[in-house]
Amino acid sequence: MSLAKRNYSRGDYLYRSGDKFRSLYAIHSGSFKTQVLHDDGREQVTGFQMAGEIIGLDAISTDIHTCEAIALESSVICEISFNRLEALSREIPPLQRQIHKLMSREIVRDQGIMLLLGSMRAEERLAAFLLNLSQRYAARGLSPTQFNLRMSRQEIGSYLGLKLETVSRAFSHFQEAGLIIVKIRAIEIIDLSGLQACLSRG
Amino acid sequence: MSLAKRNYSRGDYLYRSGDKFRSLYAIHSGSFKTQVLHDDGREQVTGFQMAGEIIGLDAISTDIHTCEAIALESSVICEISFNRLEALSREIPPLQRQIHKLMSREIVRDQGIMLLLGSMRAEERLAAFLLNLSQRYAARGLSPTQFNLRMSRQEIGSYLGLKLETVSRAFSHFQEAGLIIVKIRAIEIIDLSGLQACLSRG
DNA sequence: CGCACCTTTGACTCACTTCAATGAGGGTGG
DNA sequence: CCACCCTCATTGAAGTGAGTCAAAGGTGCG
Repeated sequence: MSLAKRNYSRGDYLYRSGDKFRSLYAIHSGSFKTQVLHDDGREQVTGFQMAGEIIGLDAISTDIHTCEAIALESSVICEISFNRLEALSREIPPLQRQIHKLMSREIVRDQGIMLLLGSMRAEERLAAFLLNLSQRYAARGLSPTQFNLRMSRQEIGSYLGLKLETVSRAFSHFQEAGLIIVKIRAIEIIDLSGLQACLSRG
Repeated sequence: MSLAKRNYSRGDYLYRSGDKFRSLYAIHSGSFKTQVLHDDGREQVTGFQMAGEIIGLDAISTDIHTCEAIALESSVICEISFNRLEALSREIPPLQRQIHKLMSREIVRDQGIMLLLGSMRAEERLAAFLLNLSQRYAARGLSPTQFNLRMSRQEIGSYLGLKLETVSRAFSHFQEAGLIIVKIRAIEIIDLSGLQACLSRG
């Protein structure tokens, strides 16, 4: 299994829309955003990925990448040859199952975003976003209540289907309500259950 | 490979959110909608599936279905044991690749919906929806310009992140513009390229 | 130190939602 | 076979949440 490591700096493309599919990419450290492009130049961020997550699954379908992945900070990537992974998984059934689970998890994640984009209001979306980040930091042994955002308001807005001003206002409003403390990209969640209540209340 | 066929009537559940994962389901004839549920009862339609498509991929992730699938009309389903499919795919590499492509295609489809929900206006969304249906009917040897919708305005709205009234108004507007003829659920596309232009124009 | 970029905030606008009323089909039972 | 009812679709009018436009304030990088 090829496990070459490579470094990427903020703004570097891991792959672009239209690139030939070569490998999957495991994020060893750092973080990325993935986005799809519309004909007229509009772009939609489809996800923010952090250490331990695997990207590039979109390209298996047609052997061409349909989205692009860009580093949000200095990052290290392990490249995984998909052909060799497939071959290996034929010999190791648990690995095969893991690959299937990985892809299925991505499908479930996407469904959650559709729910968010299709039926939540602005502040619910941002609350869901913050809670998701919180969980993922916690899963990595980091603080679930204090972290630095790796992405701009504009990128958050694109991901959540909102304009950057709306994201900024929602942050301010959460802060006024005593739910969080925002210092530009530094976030502290003061009232986790309050944020969760934001979600269910509608 | 278990390939038991079973009939479903309009409104029947193929599976519900929370159901144990048993099989994948190939739609032999008819059509389904899949939807995810939010705590507070809101629901988001995540897709409309027709003959030849496979549903249930979401459940591989956790062995529990995360969405529900409901028949939109009388339909016939082939149940596919996933364990047997996995075993078989270890012996038949092209089958393995097909399964991966299938799951990847679902991920790409979901990305397209995120783009739609996150950055298109109401009429663009409906145009994209109609063009997508048109392509899929064409791929099945049916007319790409004349077909009957299997779903209600409310269901289309949920899928597109719009209220049913907005969907209805967009249909009426397309008709006034000479792009389509709508008779409740019967659609005739008069000006395919006009609809396509709707998309790129913004 | 200075420039470029990001963020915040306010005022105004608008696309979509909400509320409400009317109308068209389709199925069922008298 | 027709009348009734129920559901779904259309349309109008009024309301609102988020977008747009604009300006000012912060940050951090080179």
